[in-house]
Amino acid sequence: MSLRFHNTLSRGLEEFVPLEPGHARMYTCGPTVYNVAHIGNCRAYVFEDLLRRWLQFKGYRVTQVMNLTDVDDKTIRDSRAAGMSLLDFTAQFKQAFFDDIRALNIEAAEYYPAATDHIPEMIELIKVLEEKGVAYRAADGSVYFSIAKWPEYGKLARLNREGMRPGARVAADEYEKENVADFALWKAWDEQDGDVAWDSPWGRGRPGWHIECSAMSMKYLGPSFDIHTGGVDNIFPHHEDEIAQSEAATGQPFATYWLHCAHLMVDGQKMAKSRGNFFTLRDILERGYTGREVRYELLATHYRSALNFTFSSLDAARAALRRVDEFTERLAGAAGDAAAGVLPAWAGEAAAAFEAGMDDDLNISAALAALFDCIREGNAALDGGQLTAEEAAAVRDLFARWDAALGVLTKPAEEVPAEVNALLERRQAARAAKDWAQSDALRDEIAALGWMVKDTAKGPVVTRA
RNA sequence: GGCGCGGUAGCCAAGUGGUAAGGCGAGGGUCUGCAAAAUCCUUAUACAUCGGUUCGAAUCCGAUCCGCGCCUCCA
Repeated sequence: MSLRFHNTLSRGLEEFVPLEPGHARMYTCGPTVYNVAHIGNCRAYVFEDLLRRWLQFKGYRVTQVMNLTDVDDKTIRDSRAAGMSLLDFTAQFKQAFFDDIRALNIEAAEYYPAATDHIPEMIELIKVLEEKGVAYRAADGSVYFSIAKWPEYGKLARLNREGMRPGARVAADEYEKENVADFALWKAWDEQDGDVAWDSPWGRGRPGWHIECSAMSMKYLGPSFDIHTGGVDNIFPHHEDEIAQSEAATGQPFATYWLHCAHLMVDGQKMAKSRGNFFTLRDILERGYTGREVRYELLATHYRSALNFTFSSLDAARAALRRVDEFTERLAGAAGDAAAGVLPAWAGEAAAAFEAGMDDDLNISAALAALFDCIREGNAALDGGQLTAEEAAAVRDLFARWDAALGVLTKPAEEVPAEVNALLERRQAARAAKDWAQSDALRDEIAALGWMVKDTAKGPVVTRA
């Protein structure tokens, strides 16, 4: 079956056909580096990573661009409050962002352009828009995009202007705009900007929020590319504005497919910095959960469904991963050094179901169902001694292929402290002597160090509790 | 007010016309010196409500109730 995605432009499923055969080009809206990302932000990055990995699974070469927004109202406001330069202030959160995506096993994109490194490109783009007559300069020196000159405005968000409530959110300093929905391409310097300003044909100032994504996507992906993603809250105004200014400037279609992921919720409400109801990845890690467990939790719900975050669901994620780990370890033991043979029928069926599920707009639930079916069948076969080493190796390789797409099946290696190993050896000696009291006491000591002993046919194994 | 999404067993969650995947939890068996872990099996008459279309509806249509999101900070 063909690969299909839900396109926000059409609100329906469409077969994925890249502009350039065999090559998928995608632009994924990245973080505004004024703070540490919360796990709602992380959900978007995990979704984009799954998309990227699935495209690769399907054989596409992927070129992904993720921008770093390091100049906007909030970065300026907070850097000044911190008494730091914009560059120094945002650098620490860029670092935090890369730490987070590493903890979540997110593959690196090909490009991570920062807005402040692309001011000339943005200025050039705004000049083009001005020449084409869709931008105008306001009295204060700011430059705005005129939606009145762009009839297609609203095609992504499908907003009708009559129903729009012009309201409190229209800032007082934007009264120069011809239309309330016009958006800034270039913002003239004002006092609150401090020393953050660049020279431009329109005087000192800084770029508007949306222009960076247009300028940087064009630079790294060309005027037209395949996939643009972000959270649903970016549909309007951010992505709508990107389309308007990009297509007005180039006269060519911008992105073919628009994929948006739904929000992460807490207690039934959207997780957002402005609401103060957020957890950062660090918060979760400090509670003893691993990045892998968080990744599973964020991954296991379809990207277009709201995901209500709870710690009990993280516990469920941990239990599910334990089942995966137990199986892959059994499998490795059964496979030994054997070369991969033919997949057993049940594994072949699971492989087909997994791929069909993922091809259907990344239906992760169907894919995971196939995976767990495979685990159940595989365990039963292992219990019955019905799995040859060659078959076990083939199933092991299947899991490796799946994990290239999921990035969550491989258990990170655990370093067992020498102290624990020493206790384990003494316990084995006690067990050999059938000194159960001593054996149990040693098990308690190991448990006190945070490790769990499991006696298997091949000897004891310890895992972190 | 405009636009849109969703309500499936104890919890999470697939499934867009033919009588309901999967995960967690729970119960039982196996394994074990005992455990733990694991594994196998079982589990529950689960499709918000009311109408309609149809031989047949979780699935299509209408209405209602409830929850959530967007409407220029937002992933």
